[in-house]
Amino acid sequence: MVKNDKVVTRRVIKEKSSASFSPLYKQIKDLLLQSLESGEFKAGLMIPSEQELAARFQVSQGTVRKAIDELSTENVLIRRQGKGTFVATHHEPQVRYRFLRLSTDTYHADEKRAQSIVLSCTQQTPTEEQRQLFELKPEQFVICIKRVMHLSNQPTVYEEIYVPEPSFQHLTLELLNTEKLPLYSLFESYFGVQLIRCDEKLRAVKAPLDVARMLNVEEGYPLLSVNRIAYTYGDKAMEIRNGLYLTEHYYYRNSLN
Amino acid sequence: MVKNDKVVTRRVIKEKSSASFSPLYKQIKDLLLQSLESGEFKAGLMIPSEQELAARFQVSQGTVRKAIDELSTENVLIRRQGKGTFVATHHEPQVRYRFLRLSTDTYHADEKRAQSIVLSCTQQTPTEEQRQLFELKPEQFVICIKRVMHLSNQPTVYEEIYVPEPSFQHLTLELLNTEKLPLYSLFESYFGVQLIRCDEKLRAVKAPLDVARMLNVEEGYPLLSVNRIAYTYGDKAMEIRNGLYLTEHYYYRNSLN
DNA sequence: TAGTGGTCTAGACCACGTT
DNA sequence: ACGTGGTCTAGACCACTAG
Repeated sequence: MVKNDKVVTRRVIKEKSSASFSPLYKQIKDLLLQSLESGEFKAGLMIPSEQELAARFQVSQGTVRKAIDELSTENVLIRRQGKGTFVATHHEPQVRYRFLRLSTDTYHADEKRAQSIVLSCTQQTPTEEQRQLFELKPEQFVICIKRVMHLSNQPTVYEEIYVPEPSFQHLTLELLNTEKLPLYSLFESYFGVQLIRCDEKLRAVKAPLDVARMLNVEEGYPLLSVNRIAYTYGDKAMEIRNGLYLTEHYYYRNSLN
Repeated sequence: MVKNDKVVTRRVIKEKSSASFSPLYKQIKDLLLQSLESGEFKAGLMIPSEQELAARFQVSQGTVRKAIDELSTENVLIRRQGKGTFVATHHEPQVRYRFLRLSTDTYHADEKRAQSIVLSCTQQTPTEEQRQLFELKPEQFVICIKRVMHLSNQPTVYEEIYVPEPSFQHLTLELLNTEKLPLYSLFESYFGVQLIRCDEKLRAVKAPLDVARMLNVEEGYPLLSVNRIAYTYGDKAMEIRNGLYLTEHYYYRNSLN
């Protein structure tokens, strides 16, 4: 079985009654996140067993367990009874398109029905907002991808995607056209960037003329505007995505509690 | 301290290795949900302590704890260290409007800035979809509420709300106009109906003429259509709400992971 | 059969809020 | 000082997967 198992000894602070007290399992969680961030634990592979981690960190299995529990509910790690605990990856069919919430009443916009056409991939000077979010230095750039996504052979989504150039060197139109992977899978494989969480802002807007033409609707037709900021480990923003969704046959589904 | 503390002894099945095995803590969770559904545990009040429940159900505190953990992450119960565990209520400011996801970049659409004007409250024959969702008998009705909600003194949301009449007898326009409570607080106080979860379907649509006038926009202006089904304990649908949001100054925010 | 995560226990002690 | 939830431990056993 392929797995992550480099042995590193770390020290855990067991002090109590300090000023700002952090429970042990939170410290373990942070250590695990560091291992993910540093690349010690690689996407798709198994991390050391709970017993092993308990021994490494000198805590009980229950404490490791609670740390993994949280990372598991955050979809950062995936537990598989009888097999082990694995680093979540965008390659698996179940999590592909997990951030695309377009559905019909009968099916989800999944891999089989989704097909994307990249229109352009250019290097640009970032806006002030982009520079701050990506923590870019004055002379650094962003890469902008424009594309149209077809669902059930209907043009349904137009997107403008921005990523920080320093983390995505050699991201080109050729690569995007060669690798017919979902974008987040490609980010993972080629750039080692794992997007694990995102915030979205939704509005209803009038279709601008150029987008209207691409989606086969008249100018001014209502589209769902989805502005997304996607984050990797450590709450670092790694992608800004402005999408316009045609919601005639699909809707954006959401569950609240 | 006011609390829920009627003593009821229940028997817990501790069998293992059965056909479809359900862990003890899941059984405890179901028992707690039954107590909530039956009204034994009342909204806003404290439930028995973990120790008490452990004794009642003849299991360890850890097992009760895990059951409460799940109900707590589902926002059904709320833990307060040093005080106790409480039944979530829509009366508290923190959870008021917790299902209304309209924000600006600076603030959330909270109580202080929200004001709703009820236009009508009528009894209607349900549609086939409504009849099925609410499990209504042929001769039973739904109540339909139409209202406009103002945010920051601007008409922003138009809603048509449907609830099953048998569970909401004597819900009248007078009551809605008298009690200036958020709707879900009113449902809780007057009808003992706790809405704890909902599913939403979002689309961008053209404003119909009548709604356009109410929201001070021209006919056909893009609005965010939000179709919600809200559920109480036991996944029973208790409300259908079709909203049209003007997203000029506010947006619908969402977090995915 | 061995190894993994999943459940359950009993007990100790800590942090927090109230009395 | 007391009662609540919160953390941590050590150990036992169960359920699932794979060789």
